[in-house]
Amino acid sequence: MNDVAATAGVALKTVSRVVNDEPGVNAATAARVRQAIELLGYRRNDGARVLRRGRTASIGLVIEDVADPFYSGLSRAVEDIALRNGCLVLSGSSGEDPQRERELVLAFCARRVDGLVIVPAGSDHAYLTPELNAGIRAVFADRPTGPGLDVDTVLCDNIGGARTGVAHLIAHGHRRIGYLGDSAAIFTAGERLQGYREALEDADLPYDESLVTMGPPEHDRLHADLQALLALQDPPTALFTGNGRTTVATLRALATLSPGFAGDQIALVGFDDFELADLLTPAITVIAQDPARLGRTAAELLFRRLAGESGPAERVQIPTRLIPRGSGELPPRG
Amino acid sequence: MNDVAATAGVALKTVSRVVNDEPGVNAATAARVRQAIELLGYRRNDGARVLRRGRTASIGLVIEDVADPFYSGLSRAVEDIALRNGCLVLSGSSGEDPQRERELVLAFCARRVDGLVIVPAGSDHAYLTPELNAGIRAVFADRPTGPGLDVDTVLCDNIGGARTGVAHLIAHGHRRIGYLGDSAAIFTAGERLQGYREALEDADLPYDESLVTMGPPEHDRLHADLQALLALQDPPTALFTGNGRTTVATLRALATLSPGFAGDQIALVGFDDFELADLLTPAITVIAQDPARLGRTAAELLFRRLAGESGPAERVQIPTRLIPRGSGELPPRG
DNA sequence: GTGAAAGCGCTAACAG
DNA sequence: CTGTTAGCGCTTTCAC
Repeated sequence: MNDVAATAGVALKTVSRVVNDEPGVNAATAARVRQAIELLGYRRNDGARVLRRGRTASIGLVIEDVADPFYSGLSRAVEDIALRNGCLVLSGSSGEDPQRERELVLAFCARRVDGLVIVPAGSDHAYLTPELNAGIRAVFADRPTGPGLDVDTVLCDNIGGARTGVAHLIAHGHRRIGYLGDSAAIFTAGERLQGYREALEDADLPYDESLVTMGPPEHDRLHADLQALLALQDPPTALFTGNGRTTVATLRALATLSPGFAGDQIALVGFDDFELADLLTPAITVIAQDPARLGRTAAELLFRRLAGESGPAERVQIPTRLIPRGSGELPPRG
Repeated sequence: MNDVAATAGVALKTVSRVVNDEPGVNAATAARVRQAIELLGYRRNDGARVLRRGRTASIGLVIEDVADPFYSGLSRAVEDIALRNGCLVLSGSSGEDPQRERELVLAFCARRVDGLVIVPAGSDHAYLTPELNAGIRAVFADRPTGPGLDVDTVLCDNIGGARTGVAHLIAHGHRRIGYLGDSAAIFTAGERLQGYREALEDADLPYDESLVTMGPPEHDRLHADLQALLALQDPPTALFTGNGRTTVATLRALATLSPGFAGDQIALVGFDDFELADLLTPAITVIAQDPARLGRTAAELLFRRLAGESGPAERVQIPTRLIPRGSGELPPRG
């Protein structure tokens, strides 16, 4: 900027004014400055600008895994809102590792992001307290923080959604319904199990632990659990899967199990919609949430806070929607 | 940092030494400083650090759309490599808009990222020249830059992959093969069309323009084009689709066309693998590329450059792989 | 071992 | 309309 000023024969501050489109610069002077800028290939150093002004015009986004379609949809929405607010986004995947989540968040804070959108992997966020006190705003998305922290949170209706899905199966005559969920440590997995239990209760059906399995959404684990489930004396006639990854892994496991257990024999409702669910045979009935809306809502809430909105921490709930496609309407068999 | 120094009763520089784990600080002093840091909830301001040191330890990633599974896979790989190199990543989706690509790239440069991984939307990157001269390193991924710029580039084998896929259909007896590609302006779409043509040539089959349609991978467009294709006097018995989104949209369009044209009647090979391709009926034969490997390769190349590796711009090609699953092995019908 | 001074590139607050 | 001065929070250089 010094060089530009020298080249244009003006003071530093005038260059600053031109660069920032501040009013009060003679058109001729401005033109001369612009010429010098062009000539020297000058670009403002936003890092220095930030240092001086206080706000970095950037936010941090920590999710579980960008490669998961659910989170990539959420990411895109956050990005769009950020861009619309003139903000850049630093993003990182925690891979469900609380330690890595912490490192990412703290690294973002050290860069003095204005705010954070966090899909927490862990449940202890005490490490955030000093950052929040330092004025960094945070919004939790998809999962809440553990106790002790009072921050804005955007969740979907996990319990209600699961309850609706399981009730749908019950309405179609099923009495033995398996629940295949993600690892029990994950908030949403627990909530959805809760919804499953409530639906059973509503219908005066017993809760049978042997019909419930939780764990990472990996093929081998689901294959084994499914095999055990189907080998029960009184096997389930329907399945409820707890999230997109689990649904897909379950479908694949069903396909590799003996053909007699193929996907069109057992009813299935999955939590989360996913690409091509409608083109499978049978098409998969799902409880859809809207990851883009989740991301948008969280980001908008964050920017409202950054714009100065005060008040107690908000807790927003995004509704879910049952999409019947075939797999969830299959009658009990056996 | 001043406050910490005052609290600990030492000079500013000593705090700096402790914070950065520099040697030459008395253990007792260091402990006192750390206590003060704890007490005040102090965090180093990396922005200021960057300003002084020159390197920001961050890179920028510009892709077409994080919500597209292909790019989200690439993103995740870039993220992982960056994190391993102690770097944060600023990311943004261009949405296939050259203007937005430019804005994102320049915004990242203004933040003085050390390097960039770019999936270009446009073909004119003259705007990058000053940045490159200023020392920012860039690697192009998935698509090359236009002429005039000499930067590292990582591409997949578009021509070879398409050629293999179309040859596969020809080997299965098809003589009339439709090509459904993304918009002609997109580099990969053109390359893959080229591969399609070469495969026809290899087999001494004529190139028939009426079998080729290109445009955005949207349902309505593909529905219309497909309808026209199938209404031809001598309709194709097989289709080659130019990327993942197009394949999925084509499948959906086929499903909504009259049942007589259902997906199990016409052979299909798609460029790009996608989740659940193996569970459809028939399962979809694809030319798979490896988005994670593409991202990893690009990021590694970038970090090698940042580590000081010099030499002429590299051009790396990632191979593709034919995965026969059923849809590409259907015999001609009609 | 520790500290004082200078300055990274910019903008805020005034002065002319 | 334009310029001067101070300082954002840190690291670098050199002196103690």
